[in-house]
Amino acid sequence: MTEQLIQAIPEACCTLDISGAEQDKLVNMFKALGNPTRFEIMKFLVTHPGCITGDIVDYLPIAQATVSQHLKVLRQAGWIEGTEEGTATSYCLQEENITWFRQKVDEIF
Amino acid sequence: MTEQLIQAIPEACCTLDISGAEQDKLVNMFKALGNPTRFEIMKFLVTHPGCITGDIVDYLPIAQATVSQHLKVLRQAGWIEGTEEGTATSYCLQEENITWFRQKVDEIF
DNA sequence: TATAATCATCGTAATTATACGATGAAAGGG
DNA sequence: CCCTTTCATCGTATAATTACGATGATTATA
Repeated sequence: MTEQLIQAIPEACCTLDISGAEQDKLVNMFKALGNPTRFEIMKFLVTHPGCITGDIVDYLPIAQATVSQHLKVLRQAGWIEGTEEGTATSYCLQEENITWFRQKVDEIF
Repeated sequence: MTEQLIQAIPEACCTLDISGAEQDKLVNMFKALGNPTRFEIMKFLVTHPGCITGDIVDYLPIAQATVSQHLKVLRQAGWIEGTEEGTATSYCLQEENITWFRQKVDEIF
């Protein structure tokens, strides 16, 4: 072995405008919707904007604690927003973040 | 308690054109990209189309077996496509599915 | 002020995802 | 025909997710 052909990683054909915290946020949004129950909750919120936790609990065949946990994940990912109204909490889509998500996906892929 | 107010789930404001197998596929695509390593692989494939498994292994600080496993998940979700070329496998984006993903997200949210 | 309604959080069991080394299959080179 | 390269798969240990009942905080109601 007198010579060695170092195979380098091929040149990039372009650059991408995403990294760091922004990328983490995007991955988190993907992850949050990558669960059948949470996707179902999002669908319900699209068609029933402003509904409360109890409505979703009635709709889905899972325990209240589980729904609450999923709502928290969706909230923290930025898909939805909760507003306390008395003892209830009303949920709706976080349109700004959703738009941001769509734009980023369009940009990257 | 002579009377009882049955609180029904509020009326839907619209309908959604997704369910069943199509919805499962969409959720699966979300799930596949909801992982930092797989997102990084996708970014690499965007900027290095047609590269082989080894290129990704060289690029990422994880074992070959792990990269291969992640590539399988991305393949099965429909994000990428692998082409065997001798002992190597060349990967590129599955543009049709990606377009489908974007359209569905646009439609629903 | 007691009671009910609503929902978030805690602790925990069961399931799933993630990472690794080891192994083997398939193609190509000497 | 052996040896290397390349990569997928297997088995497995660890970490994370998911679901649940129980509990308690907060607000409204009788």
